[in-house]
Amino acid sequence: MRLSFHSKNKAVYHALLQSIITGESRPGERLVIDNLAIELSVSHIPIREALRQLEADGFVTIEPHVGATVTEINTSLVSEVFALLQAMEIISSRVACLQMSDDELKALGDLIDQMKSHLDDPTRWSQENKDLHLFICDCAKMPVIKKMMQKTLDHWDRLRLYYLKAVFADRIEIAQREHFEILKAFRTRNPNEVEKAIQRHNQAALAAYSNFLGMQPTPGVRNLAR
Amino acid sequence: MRLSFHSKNKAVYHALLQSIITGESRPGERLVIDNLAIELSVSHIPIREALRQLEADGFVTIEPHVGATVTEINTSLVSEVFALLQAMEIISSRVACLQMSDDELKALGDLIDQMKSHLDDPTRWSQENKDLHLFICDCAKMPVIKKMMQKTLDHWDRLRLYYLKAVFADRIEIAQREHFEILKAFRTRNPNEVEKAIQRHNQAALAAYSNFLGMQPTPGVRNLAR
DNA sequence: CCGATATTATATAGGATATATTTGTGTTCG
DNA sequence: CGAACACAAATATATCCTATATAATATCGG
Repeated sequence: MRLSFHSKNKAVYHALLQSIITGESRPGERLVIDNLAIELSVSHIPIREALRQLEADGFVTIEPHVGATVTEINTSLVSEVFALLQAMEIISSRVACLQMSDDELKALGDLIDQMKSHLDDPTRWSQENKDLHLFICDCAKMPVIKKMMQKTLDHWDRLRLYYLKAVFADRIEIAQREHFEILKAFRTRNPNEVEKAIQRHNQAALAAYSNFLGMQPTPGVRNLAR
Repeated sequence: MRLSFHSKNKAVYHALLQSIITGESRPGERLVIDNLAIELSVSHIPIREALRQLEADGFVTIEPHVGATVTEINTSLVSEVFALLQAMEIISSRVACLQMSDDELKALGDLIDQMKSHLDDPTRWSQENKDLHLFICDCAKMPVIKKMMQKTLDHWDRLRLYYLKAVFADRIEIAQREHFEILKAFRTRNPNEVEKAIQRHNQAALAAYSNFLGMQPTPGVRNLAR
């Protein structure tokens, strides 16, 4: 865990967040202010602020007068976070496909093209996948959803790295193809087509993940079927 | 603005949040740490932590080395927050209607019944409306979505009190009837029926709000049409 | 003698205060 | 008009004190 920003608050926040997402700090692990202060060579103030922010984001759980721990996770969160992401993707993409400029549409295609070069680098592909979704939020001019999506994608990353590392790597190639389908739908500038393409994409992903986890997809969290 | 909790951090957080939601603290208003510390009779420590939390929640905007301000709002946020809420309602309700016990279903009916007594008290009806949605998240056992919904409902409250106070009061009676329709759909335990009822409800609401604001609903943020 | 309850000890969170440094902004002066 | 400067406020540290939860220990009744 190292600092790299130049406000200590942000530095601590990102150091802790990264540590939690990657699993370096395990779920349930105690985060003792004094220890962190020593480890990161800052006073307890930036630590406390960062912990409060992380609590608001759901990555840390603070029990009053007891302390902070890394928020626990379980496989049922996979469905929840997945459903949330899908909802936000659909909302932003529906609006974006109608509102985005031709230049933005081209940029979207470029982003997806670039990802094709990183099919064997899950970390990088995943990062660019995030950038992709956030870019769509920009095109839709939906800053609130963008911010929320950013954090939800971080939650997703944590779950993915904890539970789904193997299956995710296997799915990248398929996901890449599905992204091209979504791009094609964007080019029609028809929100319903875009939604359908995203549904198909996520339907496939959730099926793969649920199968890997050996659990049924939560009933009601449907993707395509209606 | 008064404190009432028994940790100063929580007290400050809720005092500021309430002040922002109600509009007592206006959008763009500066939140100077020292002033707040004096006003609320606490040191700057709980203030800073609360501001960081509120920043994470999107109610406060902090510019590094400049300070915190109440996050600005505009009418386009209405569509965004509305779309988010609708998405979360649909997700949680689809799952809840399949998973909830008969007792919970009855409790849901009771909640809606109770609200009928407060059609003339928008503040109270609105609070119970929030409780209703959060209860559904409980039934669906979706804690992450619940937490997110809670905060999004707070954003909604702020927008509503700022832009939509009048039209909201007028809509309560209709909304109450629509809630009964949603309840009926829950009783069928058919997620698609529930989703349709929620779509109809929100379709009507968004139409009324957009009309009141004299703007077209954001294209793509559809409710029913597909 | 043993189990349940009361007490105490300890670690750590929560909070206050004083102080120093950094940064952005606005103002004054050349 | 631009640069130097002054000021306000955020950022950060250190130290001190209090409050609380948890665990260890002691006490008491059966």
